[in-house]
Amino acid sequence: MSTGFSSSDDELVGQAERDVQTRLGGADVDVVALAAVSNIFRVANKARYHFERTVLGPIELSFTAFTTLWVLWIWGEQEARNLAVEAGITKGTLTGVVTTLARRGLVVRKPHLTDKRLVLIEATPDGAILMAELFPLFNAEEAAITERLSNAEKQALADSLRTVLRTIESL
Amino acid sequence: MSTGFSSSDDELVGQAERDVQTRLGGADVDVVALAAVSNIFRVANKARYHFERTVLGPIELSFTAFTTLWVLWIWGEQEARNLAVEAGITKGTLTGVVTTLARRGLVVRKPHLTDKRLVLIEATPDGAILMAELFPLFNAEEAAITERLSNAEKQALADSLRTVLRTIESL
DNA sequence: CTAGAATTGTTTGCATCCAAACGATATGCT
DNA sequence: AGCATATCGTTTGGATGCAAACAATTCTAG
Repeated sequence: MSTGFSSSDDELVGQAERDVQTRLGGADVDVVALAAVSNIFRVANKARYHFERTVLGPIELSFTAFTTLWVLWIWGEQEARNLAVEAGITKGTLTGVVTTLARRGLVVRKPHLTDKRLVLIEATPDGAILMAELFPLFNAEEAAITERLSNAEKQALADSLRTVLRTIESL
Repeated sequence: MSTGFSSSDDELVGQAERDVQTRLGGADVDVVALAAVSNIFRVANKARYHFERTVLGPIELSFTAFTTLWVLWIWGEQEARNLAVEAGITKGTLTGVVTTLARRGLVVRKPHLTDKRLVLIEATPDGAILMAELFPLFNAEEAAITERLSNAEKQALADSLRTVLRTIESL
């Protein structure tokens, strides 16, 4: 039986939060913030793993590679520096991801016309075709994991997360 | 100027979601689910990076190593298989993380008394002291990044995330 | 009892992931 | 013009991270 951290049972999670207070002497713990933030990480971990196994697994694409290709598919050709920011990874990591995607013929690197420091990255036709097939499956899975939330709850969830995002950026 | 995916500006994010519909022919996209789920990943990424730079960076502890040590600190000695589940990583990854933590004297491996297949992992006194110093800083940062949400909103955020967690587990 | 099946932690191979150093290029200040 | 500074993508080194193979141990069916 679980000790509670990984469980989604409310009572066990609540017990976990009380255990933290006990360990810290019962005071000075923002339990609500702890619950909100730790659940963000828990869900992100689990959802990422779920997507990699269900939708991305058969096509042998990592979550990060999918995100990178998705950005190129939606907004077209990007400078590497921008692409790294949009995909939420560092430029060093992007180099490896783009190399992996290029090896599979899903993206291509192109030189910038005027600034030789820059590298432009673009999805190939094959990359676009793959995304056109893959994204509906991905989105259907997004709908599936949120199906127990009402539309208003999903909206509120997205809004609260956007607020947290803004707060982190201002810190 | 950003194309919008990494931005927390509502209007740009909204534009991103409309671009997806355009790319897909304008139908069959669950935009609300897309917004909710993609924001979970965005916030988790950004928050993790934020914690690693502010709280965990000076002590040279990765987010995963911190989580692992935190579980041991709150609930005590754990079998490796449980610890991996609680920390949200595979057992193979745990082997490396425990080795790293053990090298720094924060945890120890102990044999199980009756089942020789099992390995017990326990935080050392040094590990416990470190967590007692570190967790308040960590929790303060959790409070900081959620400070613009009301208590009710934080509660609702945690509740919705728990619902998503349960849904994924039932899929 | 005992051979096959199941379980556990480790190892291996490969792909991220970040920080920092690096070479190439571009900019800015004088 | 010219030299310090800044910016960009890549490389390097170390730590995750997963899947799959593995050896050791335990369980189980007959």
